[in-house]
This record gives sequence, C-alpha cells and structure tokens, in this order.
Amino acid sequence: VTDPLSFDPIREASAQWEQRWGSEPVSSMRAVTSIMRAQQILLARLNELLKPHGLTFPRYEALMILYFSRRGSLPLGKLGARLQVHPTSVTSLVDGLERSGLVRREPHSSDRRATLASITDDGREVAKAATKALNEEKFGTEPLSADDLDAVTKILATLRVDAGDFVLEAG
Amino acid sequence: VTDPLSFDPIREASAQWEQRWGSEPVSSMRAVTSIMRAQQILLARLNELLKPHGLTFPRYEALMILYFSRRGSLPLGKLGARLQVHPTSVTSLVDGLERSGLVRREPHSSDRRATLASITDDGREVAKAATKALNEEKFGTEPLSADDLDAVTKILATLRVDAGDFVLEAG
DNA sequence: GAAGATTGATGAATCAATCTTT
DNA sequence: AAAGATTGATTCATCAATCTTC
Repeated sequence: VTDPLSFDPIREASAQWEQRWGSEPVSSMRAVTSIMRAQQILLARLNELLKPHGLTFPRYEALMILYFSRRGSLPLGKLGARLQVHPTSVTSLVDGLERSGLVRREPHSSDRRATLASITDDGREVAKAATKALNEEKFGTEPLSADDLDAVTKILATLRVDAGDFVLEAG
Repeated sequence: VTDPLSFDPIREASAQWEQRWGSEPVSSMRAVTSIMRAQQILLARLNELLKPHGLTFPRYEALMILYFSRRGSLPLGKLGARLQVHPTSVTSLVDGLERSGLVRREPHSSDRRATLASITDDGREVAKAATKALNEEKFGTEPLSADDLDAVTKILATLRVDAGDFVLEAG
C-alpha cells in the first residue's frame, strides 16, 4: 500500500519508549502493535483469497460455523456467541450472506422471538470451495512455520481465557 | 459481551478441520483465528483505557507518531506510511484529532499539494497522560508474561517483513 | 422485567473517483 | 502523467434505543 520503510517502526518505537518510560512496559507496547499490524495484514490477504468466492473473512467465519453445525442452522444469538461479536454484527453478517443466497433466515420452531440462520445448498458449496482456497494458501500465514503458528496460538489462548471467551476444560 | 462458552471454540474447530481436511492446514487456521480474536480483545481494552482521555487506539497511535517526530509535525502521507494505513484513513484520523484540538493542519512550506499534521500543546499533554495510563495497565496484555509477549513480537516480525512493512536492517 | 433481534449512530478500515499541484 | 489529499461508497466493529415475545 506504501513503500517499505528502511527500518522497523516497532523497533524504532521501542527505543524511544524505553528512553522515556523505562524498560518495563516496552514488551507490552511492542506485542500489542505487532498483533494489530499482523491482524491487518492477514485480514487483507484473506479477503483477497475469498474475493473470487464472493466472501469476506467475517462472513466466511459465520458461514463455517453454520456449515459445521448439527442441523445446518443456528439461532442468531448462538451464532454471535460463537463468533464473539455483538448482536448488531450478527444481523449485518447474516444480511450479507442472505443477499448472496448462502444463508436463509428461518423462524424458530418454539421461540417466536428467535430467528435461525440456515445454510443453503449454495452456501455449502461456497463453504467447501472457499475452504479449499484458504487451506491451499495456509490462510495467508506464509512464511511462518507450523511451530511458530502453534506457539502464537498457545500464548494467545491465555489471553482469550482471561477475556472470558471460554472456560478451561479438563485435560 | 456474551456468556463464556464451556469449550474453546478454536480447539473445537481444529478437530473438525483435521477430520475433514487433514492435519496440514490446521495450525494456520488456528493461529489466524487466534490473532483475529486477540486483536479484538486488546482493542476493546485499549479503547476503554483511552476513553477518559478522549482518544481511541488508532488516534492514539497517530498522535504518538507526531509526538515523537522531530518537528512535532509530519505530512499526512508520511504519517500514513508509518501507520501503514490508506490515505483515506489518515484523513479521517487527523479529522478526529483536529476536532479534539490535539492536532492542527498546517500548510507545507515548499509543496502546496501537501498538508502537515502538527501536534498542539494540548496534544502533547494528552499524549503523556494517555501513555501513562497505557503503561500502567501494560497495554491491556495481562495476564501474559514479558517472555510470551516478546515471543509473539518476534514471530510476527517475520510476517511483517514478508508483507513489505519494512526491510531488514544490518545487525 | 428480561431475552432476541433490529434500526440508527459512530469509528475505522478499504476502494474508486476526483481535484489540485508538481 | 504522477503525487498528495479529499469525498463518497461499502464492510465490520461498537453502543444506545426500540420492538416483539417470553
């Protein structure tokens, strides 16, 4: 998007930080900035890979949860809990998937407040094709090794537990 | 935002992935999902910490680049290169900082196409106070250790180089 | 009153198109 | 033509307020 800088901006910031505020908070600042930037890079790569399939990554994630669900459908609230996003975001994601014909809204059989998001046959086909594309490109994580990726996953799991995403299971 | 799940959704997805598509792409899928979620958690924490100072984290990042700049001002293009965001995003960030009185737009002395973003005295005060708050709370990275944070930073640097953020310097 | 979902607002990211200046 | 910045459009995230149903 722009020319590469001749230095690492995060490394540069670390030096100035340490000079002014001591060494204690530097690791935190560096890691946060790195994660923010990595997310931005990965999201751009994923959206690029998904564009031929008419999907964005957030919509892909929602579609896959429905794909893997027992009945191929889930109440919007449950979908939001799995995605860890606001009810408003679920509405917007399902709107988009519905416009593309990959998901249908259906009434809940027993609770008339609730709405089900149900994956369509088209949705299943697109889910499979898009997943093939992402798997072949390793979800845009090149050039990181499997060991490095697993290390990141393990470390960030601690943060996710602390944020209340889920409770630790036995084993 | 919702109740904690009784299982780790990423762990759950890994199992289904491996069953269907083999073990090869699982590490990538897991790491990408983890990074996306970690970014979301950290951003929420940072915005909460910055709210008393009338800042969001993206605006804070922009403000600090100006704070550390030699003259306290930078052309919008240079600011965008440092933040690694689109020109449109720079315009929007500077708009917000200008509305808060933390930054002023000034004409470039030699190039009438360019605009400078210049940090104000208020901006410097807010930058210091906000940084104090973030440092004290370790940028919302609790309960991760400094070693874990450094490990994440190091691994993700490889990705940032690959994405062309910067070129490796000697040493 | 509380739960499930939606609408309307803001903030931040992108892209395409435009406008001025070089 | 190319560079710097802006406006207008879309997507996704949040919050506050609303509406229906439990």
